[in-house]
Amino acid sequence: MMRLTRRTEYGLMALAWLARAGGRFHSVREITENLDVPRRLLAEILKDLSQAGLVEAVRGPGGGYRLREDPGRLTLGRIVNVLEGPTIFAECYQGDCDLSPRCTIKRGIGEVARRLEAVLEDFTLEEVVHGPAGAPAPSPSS
Amino acid sequence: MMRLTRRTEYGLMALAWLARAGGRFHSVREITENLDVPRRLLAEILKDLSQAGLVEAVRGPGGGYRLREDPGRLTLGRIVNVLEGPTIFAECYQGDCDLSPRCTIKRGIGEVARRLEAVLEDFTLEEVVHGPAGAPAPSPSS
DNA sequence: TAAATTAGCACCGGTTTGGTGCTCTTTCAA
DNA sequence: TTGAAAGAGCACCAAACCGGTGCTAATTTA
Ligand code: SF4
Ligand code: SF4
Repeated sequence: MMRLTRRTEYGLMALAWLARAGGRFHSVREITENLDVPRRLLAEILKDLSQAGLVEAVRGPGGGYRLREDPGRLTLGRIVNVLEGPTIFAECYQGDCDLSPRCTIKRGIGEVARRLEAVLEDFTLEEVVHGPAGAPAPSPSS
Repeated sequence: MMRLTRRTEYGLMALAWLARAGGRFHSVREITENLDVPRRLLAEILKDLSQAGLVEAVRGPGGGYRLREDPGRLTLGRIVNVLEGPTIFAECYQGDCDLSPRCTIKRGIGEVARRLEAVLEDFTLEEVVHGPAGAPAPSPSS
């Protein structure tokens, strides 16, 4: 209910870390050593982000992941969309709901969904990294 | 993930119906006959709404439920809060999360959560009933 | 070749969710 | 005072979802 899954939070942490680390490719091992999240799980998450084109992947020694876009251009909406699927607030807004014909709140709910989505689309990874009003974030210990 | 549960949607439909029906008390039977949602389940939901003080309940013949407040004063935020619990978007925002100390996105996420909550708090039951810009809602066939 | 790394996929245990059954209590009206 | 119409309470169930892991490829570099 209206709560991010762990997957998404781990993914966001990794993306935020990558945003600060920048530059070269960083392996899952390196990331998890800094973030202390379950390694195998984060690997799965980053794979998804890679398939969605949000990060770039390179295999083999020296390989790893790298942001494909500018953190200021990557919206929270897109990230959540990849990690949790497209349905926000109500099914009928994107896909289709079986009780859609009989549903009396559909219209109103659609409006709410749009507003919520707008909020998510308004935040960028950069803002998530830096926190509200440029609060100092701990520098990566790489 | 970011999607309302069925419970909440059923609850909203019932509340919306009650808002339009208004006046006297309406039994679960009467409501479900108009809305076509699982009877026993809606009973459970309305019980919760009653305990939370959003609706008024009277037992016995002629009894049922009735809105306790003006639909224009009842926010979507409060309803969702009752039906799905208080955690919006992230645990650390209200309760506490075990990885809160090590979490790097906490601050940014908190800001997002506030914005999302504000949207929910901005919509009232009345707006859900009437839809965007006063779209005509089908009148209850009572 | 050997090692480092991502990709793919199946699996598992625990929780949540949608939904139902059954009994008890309250209230009204005949 | 009795019976029926309601809600209240609570236990229960099956299916879906979620966090997390194991194992085996495929790819790349040295
Ligand atoms: S049609 Fe109604 S019940 Fe179905 S997803 Fe939309 S709002 Fe929810
Ligand atoms: S501390 Fe981090 S991981 Fe925990 S709920 Fe808050 S944002 Fe999510």
